[in-house]
Amino acid sequence: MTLTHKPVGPGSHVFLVDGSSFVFRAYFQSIRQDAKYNYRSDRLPTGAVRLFCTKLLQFVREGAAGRTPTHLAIIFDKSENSFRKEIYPDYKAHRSEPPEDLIPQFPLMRAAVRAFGLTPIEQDVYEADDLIATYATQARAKGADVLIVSADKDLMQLVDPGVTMYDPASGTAGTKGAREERLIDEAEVVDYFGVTPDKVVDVQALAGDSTDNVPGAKGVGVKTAAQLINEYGDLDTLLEKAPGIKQPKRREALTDPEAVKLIRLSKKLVELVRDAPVETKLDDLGLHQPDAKKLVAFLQAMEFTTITRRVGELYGVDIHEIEPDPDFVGPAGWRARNGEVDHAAAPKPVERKEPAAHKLVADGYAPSALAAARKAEALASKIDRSSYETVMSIERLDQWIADAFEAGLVALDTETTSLDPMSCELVGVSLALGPGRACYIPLGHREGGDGDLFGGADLVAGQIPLETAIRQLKPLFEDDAVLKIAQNMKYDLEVLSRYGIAVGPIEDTMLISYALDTGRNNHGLDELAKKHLDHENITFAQVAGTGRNFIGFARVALDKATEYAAEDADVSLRLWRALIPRLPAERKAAVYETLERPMVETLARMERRGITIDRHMLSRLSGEFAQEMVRLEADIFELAGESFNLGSPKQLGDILFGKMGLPGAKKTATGAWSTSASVLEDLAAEGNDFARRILDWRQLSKLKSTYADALPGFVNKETGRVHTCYSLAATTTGRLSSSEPNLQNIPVRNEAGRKIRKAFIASPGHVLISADYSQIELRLLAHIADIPQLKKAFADGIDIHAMTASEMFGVPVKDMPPEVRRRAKAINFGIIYGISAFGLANQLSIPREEASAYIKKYFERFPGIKDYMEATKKTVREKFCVTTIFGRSLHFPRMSSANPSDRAFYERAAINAPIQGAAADIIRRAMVRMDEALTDAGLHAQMLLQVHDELVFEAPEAEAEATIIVARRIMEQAPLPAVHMSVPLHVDARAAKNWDEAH
DNA sequence: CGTACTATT
DNA sequence: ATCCTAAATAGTACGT
Repeated sequence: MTLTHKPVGPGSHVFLVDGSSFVFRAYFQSIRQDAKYNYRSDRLPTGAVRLFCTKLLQFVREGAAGRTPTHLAIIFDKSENSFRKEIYPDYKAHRSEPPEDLIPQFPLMRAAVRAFGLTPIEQDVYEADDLIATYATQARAKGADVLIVSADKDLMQLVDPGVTMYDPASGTAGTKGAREERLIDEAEVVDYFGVTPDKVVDVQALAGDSTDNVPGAKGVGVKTAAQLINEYGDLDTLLEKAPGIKQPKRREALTDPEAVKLIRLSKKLVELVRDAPVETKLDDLGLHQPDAKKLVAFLQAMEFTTITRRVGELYGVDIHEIEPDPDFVGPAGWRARNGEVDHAAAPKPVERKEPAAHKLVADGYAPSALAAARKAEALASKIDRSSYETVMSIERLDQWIADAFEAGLVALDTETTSLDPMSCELVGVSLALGPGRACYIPLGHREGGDGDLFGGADLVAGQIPLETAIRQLKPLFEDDAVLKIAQNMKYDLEVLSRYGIAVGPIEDTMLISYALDTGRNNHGLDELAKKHLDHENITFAQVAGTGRNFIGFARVALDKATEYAAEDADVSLRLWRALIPRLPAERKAAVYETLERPMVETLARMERRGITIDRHMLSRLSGEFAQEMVRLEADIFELAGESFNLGSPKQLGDILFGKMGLPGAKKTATGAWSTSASVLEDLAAEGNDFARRILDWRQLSKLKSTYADALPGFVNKETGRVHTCYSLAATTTGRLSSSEPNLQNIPVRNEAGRKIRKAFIASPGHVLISADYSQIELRLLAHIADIPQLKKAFADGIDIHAMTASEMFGVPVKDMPPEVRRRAKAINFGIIYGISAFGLANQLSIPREEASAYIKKYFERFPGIKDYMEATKKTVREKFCVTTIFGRSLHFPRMSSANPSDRAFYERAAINAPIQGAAADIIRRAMVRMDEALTDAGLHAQMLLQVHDELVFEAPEAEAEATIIVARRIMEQAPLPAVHMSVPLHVDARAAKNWDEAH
């Protein structure tokens, strides 16, 4: 046993690592990765051990949270015979068995700890948490700093000014709700438990803990418990004074002798032992250099490659000279050491054929090896902004262009006067030909100051004339033999096309990232640079200012502008090099090349075309809405007996539930009265006119401000049309999003709203054509989950909701009451969203029990749906990822959350994602093919808008019918040849003078 | 700048 | 036992 005696004292950093929580985390992370990394050649599962070792090495070498340890203990739970089981046999009774593949890895983890020259700490009777508590207490007494590495909230009771918890990152940072690594100090504890660390056990005693099966008090959760403890000071006082509590249920829960016994027992269960008789002395946890040869021998035996190499480098030993540790080689070896588990049953590593490599991947490399090599390369090279050139002469420009032709690829970035590609002016262009080899060509920079009153400021002297630069760059940017790389190429494409350059062929790093990492992180350049290159970009705000200090890019000094602009091109190029090998390695090359990259040109064309709106009609509507609002407002103030700001939910809530004392009050997340439509609808349904009028006013207010008044502001001065901006990489499912303005939420559901839609019109001599997929998500569900009745109904063209109702309620489709069909329709939609009885009950305004019965019935009639849902949940739990039938992967890193309701949320999202995502894939396929199909048919129609399952075209009146035929064919055949659906797709299409009538 | 609300699929 | 409760977005107004 290797122990180093190093007295703990002031200045010592004691790391106490909760080994069990690490082991599980390592395991769940490992199963997200390709199976081939998770088994040794003899099928011994080692994936979790590998990640465990990686993390351990990191702790030993670099520490965590900015500290390096002087003392380090990896502490495990030994077995089942905790003293807590003695005093409460049901303690942790609900714990399920660890995953089969993890079991043989437990002893290997301990072996790994020893290989690192440390002693795995574990003891009978006491759990890891007790040992951590004991060491932490001892270390504090000696004046040392303690860092507890764990995600377990039970340890929060130990936090004090010298004891910090550190929760290492789980999941990928960046996306909504992802758990990032974090330090937990007293403030964090107060945040979580609502009380200071010394009161945490009292709160836990009351709230109980479902995962450990600690009973707590009935009807009391963390929130209530914290409130009680804060009110009464501590648990004893609370229980003493409980008979005086007003709420009967709560009083009962805190006074009943049996209940009180359980609460006191709960406290014993959650309170950690701080004076356990530890077998290893604190002073003996001192950290020292491991025996590198022994460590390497162990890692060799595990057949790890990367970490073995790294250890060899770090400790300066030649790994090739070291034989694998015979104790751990082969089944005989590890079985003899570790007993009994039979690993013959372990699944075989998946053997897949490598797909044809991406055309840009050099021959002779296994793509995954190249991906790893590129990643290492990306992380190794530092970015040096001082090497960037500011191109001020035509000679230098021509040299860069010649070099770009030579290189065969160039990353580019355009700098402009605004973010709107349809109205901005070009300020400069940057190019990158290799890592660190980048330049900036300023073209439209202007002198500081405000310029004279009648025109802009003068151009900065010495810049190449814009027309000259465009003329020189055009052949390069249009040359088929030179690949053009950019981050968000759609923007550059649109800007440059306004200057007469049709850029191509293209690559887009934002979209490569989206194809690889949807849901794992966002895809902005700065975030990708940080993630993949470990590099902090200069931000736009840093060079151009913000708020009233904003000067616009044209006024940025040339040296600053060069650093910023050339860096963007340089970073984009480096990202491309780092990410491109991952496409074939992770089987996403086809997704990128068929569903992402071609959309850039397609959408750029649509955005440039724009759509005409009738501003006069909107202006008239605005007036009408205003008049009606004034009338409603007068009624509302009279009923309220006072005037107030109707647009303020706060003031409205006070009137409704404070002053008027109306029933049915609900609270929002922040504890304010909710005045949401569902609350007001409930009131209105009971005949409350006040609520009805507020709802009417709200609707008009929304239509007026968001649409009637705002849309005309988006009309482009030059084109006279509205040009939305589509984002290809914004959603977690593959859908597009639309902004400035959002043309994907133009009203359609009621009469007043449809008037807005009527203002979207065709230009003279043309019509608008709207073509939308009918029930595409239900059709996809029928196909994916393989539901015979649904498939047959779609094949026969039967009303799907009526069919569902008929199956469920035994009512014939003919003469079905509308209400019955409506319920079936709600259920069908609910299914797609990951139904709950609560949600369905809400939707249909029926009791939850009834909703529950419907769902049960539905699953009985369509058992395949239940199977699909369960299978999807299983997949996302194991892989943190689901995949559409077109191969698009959607990631849910936060499925690792410790919060069960969070996980339930992500499970529902995961049920919906392959359906919504496949629908998004299908319409993308149609869009990519559409322009060429229309041209081939000799038609002049143009695609203008996409609204998830709908495409809007503008076509010459005479070509309306022919256009509809082509559009329908392309849309209905879109899945082919990649996917042969077992359900037909159906597209409805219509032509009219405005969008409302075409829809 | 965060919260509440509402428009669409 | 408790929490939350049907998926995905973008825009506006209020109020700190």
